Amino acid sequence: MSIKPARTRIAPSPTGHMHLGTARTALYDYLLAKKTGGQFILRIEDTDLKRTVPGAEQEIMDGLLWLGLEYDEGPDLGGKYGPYRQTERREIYTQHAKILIDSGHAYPCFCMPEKLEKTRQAQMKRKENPHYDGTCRVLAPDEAAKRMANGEAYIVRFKMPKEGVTVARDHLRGDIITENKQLNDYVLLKSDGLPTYHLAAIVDDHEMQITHVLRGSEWLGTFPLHVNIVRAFGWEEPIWIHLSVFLKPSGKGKMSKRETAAAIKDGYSIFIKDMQELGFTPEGVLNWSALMGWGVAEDEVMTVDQMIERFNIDSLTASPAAINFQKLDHFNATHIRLFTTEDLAARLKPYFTREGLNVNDEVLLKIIPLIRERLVTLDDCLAFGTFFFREDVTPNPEDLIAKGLDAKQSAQIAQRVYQILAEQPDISHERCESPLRAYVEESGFNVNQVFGILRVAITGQKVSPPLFESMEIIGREKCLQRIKNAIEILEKMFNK
RNA sequence: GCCCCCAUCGUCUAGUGGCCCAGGACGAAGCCCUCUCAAGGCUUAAACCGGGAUUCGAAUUCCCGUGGGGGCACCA
Repeated sequence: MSIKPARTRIAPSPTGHMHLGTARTALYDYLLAKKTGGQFILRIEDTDLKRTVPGAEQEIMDGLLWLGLEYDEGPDLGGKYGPYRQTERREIYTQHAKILIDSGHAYPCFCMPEKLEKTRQAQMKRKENPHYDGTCRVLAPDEAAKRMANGEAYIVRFKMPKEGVTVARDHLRGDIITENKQLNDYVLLKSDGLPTYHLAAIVDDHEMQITHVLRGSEWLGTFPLHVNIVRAFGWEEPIWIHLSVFLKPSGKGKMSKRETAAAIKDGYSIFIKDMQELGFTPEGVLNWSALMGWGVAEDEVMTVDQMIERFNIDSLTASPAAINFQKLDHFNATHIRLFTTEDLAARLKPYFTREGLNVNDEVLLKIIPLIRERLVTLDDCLAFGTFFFREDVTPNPEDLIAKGLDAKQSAQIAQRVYQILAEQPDISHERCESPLRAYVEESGFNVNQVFGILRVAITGQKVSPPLFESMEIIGREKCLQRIKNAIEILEKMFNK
């Protein structure tokens, strides 16, 4: 890889929620920039006024911030090559369109959209490829100039070479050769005066001195066009890297609205904002998405710093990758286990607070080692930790009855356990375990029965962190109270 | 319909002509550990899309099929 500092950019359109694909491209951009000591830039491609949605730009910036992919230049930060919002760069594009017209690489087109639509229909009917018929391409320059001067509405089209081939080099696929006759006279400047992607992206990437263009493979179709535009300007080309798309989990096609909705029902999403809310961590999401399209031989679990260390554009892959949410779970859980206790506590606290619980920081710190390896997503802490912060618990009466026993026997066990624990000077793990195990021995019941009743009594649930450690944290008073409560519940069951 | 891209276990991938009867990870199965659930340890099953060609030798190069994906807008 080149050791020259790379300038990379993520250039999303603010047309909807920020999704996984944007995040991964941004990650690679970021890794490449950091690896080479270069810069990573955010540019907002908002030239389609009709599709721009309010708030989308903010969501992108928030998403990048949450992921920790800090950009060096952007609409909110400014920078040497600004502005970084395309609607604010209008003049730059009109100037460049003019340069292309003057050099004979582009021309004004006065054709009306309705007329264009008609020819397109006719072409399709004749089973031809839909393409611009070239009416205005052959207009004499002075006539075109006259009509422009008369104030006639026009757009600007790129004058594609009709003959020969275009050789465009993608870093992952090598030379892509396209016959020029397959290419259209694409629109560069729209009637609202704003550029299309084709002009805007090419001009900006050059003006902003982008060295590596990482983008989705959906741009492969117009890639030859872009290369032709760069060459028409006489500019040096960046290194082009077209990243494969993400396929839905079945591997058949891109994520559609339907799959997206289905995923959310299962607690997954391809939208960054959702993932954050679903309890996924930036570390997990980044590690997971990094490895869809980037192959490392071993040691797949990486922090961002380790990724920077190991990143290499040569080891990116060109084939589409099916999304695998189980693997997201794995990476998320693994990174959670890597967090320091303090860090995890800080991330977990909001989940408890949101439930209206009064979180004692000391207790929170103590329960972390107990619940850490049980969390897949951060919000799982609720399932494992809520009972630590409640005054009392309300077990399901059925759950208090141990397997193979009835309510009366279970109550007897609870009684005895209460006595044993009440005799202890404190309720520490060391103190309580052996007398209880001794009771299990002599009583003839099994551990699961006895500890099961105790677990439900103390935690209110059948699945919980380790019992004795939990009791110690909850404290003697509360534990005894909860057992007493359980006994009452059981007694009510066989007395009625 | 036309154009382009891609093709290794179910999935993500390692592999750049011999180190590969193909390695890792997720998931699955089994065993161990165990107070539940996890985590952890060990083990197992699981792939080079098909056919030609080049070569002493091909998962790796080339061609043809097939399959999959993407694109054919005054959207990005």
